[in-house]
Amino acid sequence: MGVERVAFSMKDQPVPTDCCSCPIRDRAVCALCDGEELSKLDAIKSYKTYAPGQEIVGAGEPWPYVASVVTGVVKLSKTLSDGRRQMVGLLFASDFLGRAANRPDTCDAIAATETTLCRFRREPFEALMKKTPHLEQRLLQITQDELDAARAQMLLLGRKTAKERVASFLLTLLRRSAPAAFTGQARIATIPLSRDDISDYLGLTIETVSRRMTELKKEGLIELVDARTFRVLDLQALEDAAQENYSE
Amino acid sequence: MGVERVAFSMKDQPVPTDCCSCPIRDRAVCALCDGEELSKLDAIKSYKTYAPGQEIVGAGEPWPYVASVVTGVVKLSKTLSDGRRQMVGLLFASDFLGRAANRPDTCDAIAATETTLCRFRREPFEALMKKTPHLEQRLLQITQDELDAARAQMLLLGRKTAKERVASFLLTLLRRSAPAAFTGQARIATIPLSRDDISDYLGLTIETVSRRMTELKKEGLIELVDARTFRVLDLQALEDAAQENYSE
DNA sequence: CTATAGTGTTGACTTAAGTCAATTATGCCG
DNA sequence: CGGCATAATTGACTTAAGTCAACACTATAG
Repeated sequence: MGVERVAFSMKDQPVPTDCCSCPIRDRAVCALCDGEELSKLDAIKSYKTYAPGQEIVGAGEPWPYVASVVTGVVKLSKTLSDGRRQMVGLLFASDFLGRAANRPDTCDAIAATETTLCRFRREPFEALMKKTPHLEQRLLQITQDELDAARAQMLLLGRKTAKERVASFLLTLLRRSAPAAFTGQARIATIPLSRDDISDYLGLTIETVSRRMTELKKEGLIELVDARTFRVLDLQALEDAAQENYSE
Repeated sequence: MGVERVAFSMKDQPVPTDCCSCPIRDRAVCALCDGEELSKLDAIKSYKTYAPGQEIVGAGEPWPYVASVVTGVVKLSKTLSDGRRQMVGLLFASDFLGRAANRPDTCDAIAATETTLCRFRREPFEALMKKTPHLEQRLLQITQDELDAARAQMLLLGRKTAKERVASFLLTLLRRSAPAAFTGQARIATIPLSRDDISDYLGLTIETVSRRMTELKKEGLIELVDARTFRVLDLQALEDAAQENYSE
């Protein structure tokens, strides 16, 4: 019931967030901006909240914005003409959505959970970027981080087994959606995606995701509190299962 | 013999290229720079040529440079602890190598063919970037293009069949290493990678690459002049086979 | 307290790609 | 020119993941 109430209020109010109290102020595209720069951004921004499953922008469609994810999770996916889908990005709070250049993005962006974006109108944003090195510097960092993540995912998609992919995915969630839990004792996180979405993300089928998840559970590496919540029982073993020991 | 002579001279001379006659002047990281900016870059640059198979920088190693590829092809790959390898990037002339931020790259970079880099010392390059918006703007564009390419490759690795991957790869070569051939009648290109490298790139095995290549040949879509050279006989059919009809 | 629809899990079987092994080019160097 | 090493192809068989189908949760509505 508490959850319902929060969801309700987020959906109906236009999110009265100002930059000072913004939860992503220190990591978003505006992270390096000073007060003056921030007020220029403020003039071209608007918040918008999307329901789970709601399309933010379709592949190839023009979109007159770029945006930061304030809360929620956004899926970026590509689709082949016969319907095969592959998620090519998963955006969490502070991640950036939309190309600065006017080239249309060939992915569609869909809200996975209820999501609030801080949108900037594209044209003035691009103009502002030319005059504001802080903005461009930060966007470059963010884009390079995205590229690193994309390359890690290429290794996963090209070479990891189904079990390794599922284990890697759970570790990603722990790191990205519950950073505190990763080092702390809790090691519990919610899964913001359906099994269908997870299979799109991992290049697998629903059935295989389900089977390998059950396997990790039976082996005692994780516990499934419910279908959308997991707890890590043996972090070291999960990292081993994911082939994410960077200890060569 | 002509080829040998050229290779010889490239290997032994320090490549007396100046920016004015540089073949990648209009597309590399320096593309937007004016004469003054170019001369500042000139002060911190050096050319270096690598032999095929030579390591440029290993995963995790520090490298005091960033660089543009002037000629040749560079492989970026990741390796799991048990030896499984996945190529996560293939750099052609004008592509950029190295992160501007000091974060160590977790890929190794290896010259696929004889390759000449235009290297900039990292520290002064970064300092220069802060004072030269042109440089940062262009690097952002390049990084975004890399990200687009990485995402297209994620679709390939996650969802395409072996045959589709091979067809896509040949089309990529046609576009990137012989742009003229793509629109013109020639439609012939050399494959700058061994079968082993191709399988690393496509997330397949050598044997599967070989079999699907033979299949495309038997179906009359391509002709293999030799193992490293192919000609496209039916471009439309090859694009269909690659699932690269963007004609929704 | 059932129905019902959606989501997730499990089982039986198929298949595309991987593995292992043999064979055939392709160079390369004396 | 011929033998040797490497690279590429082809063949026979195995396996991990996909497919199709049944079943089991969960949650909301009547």
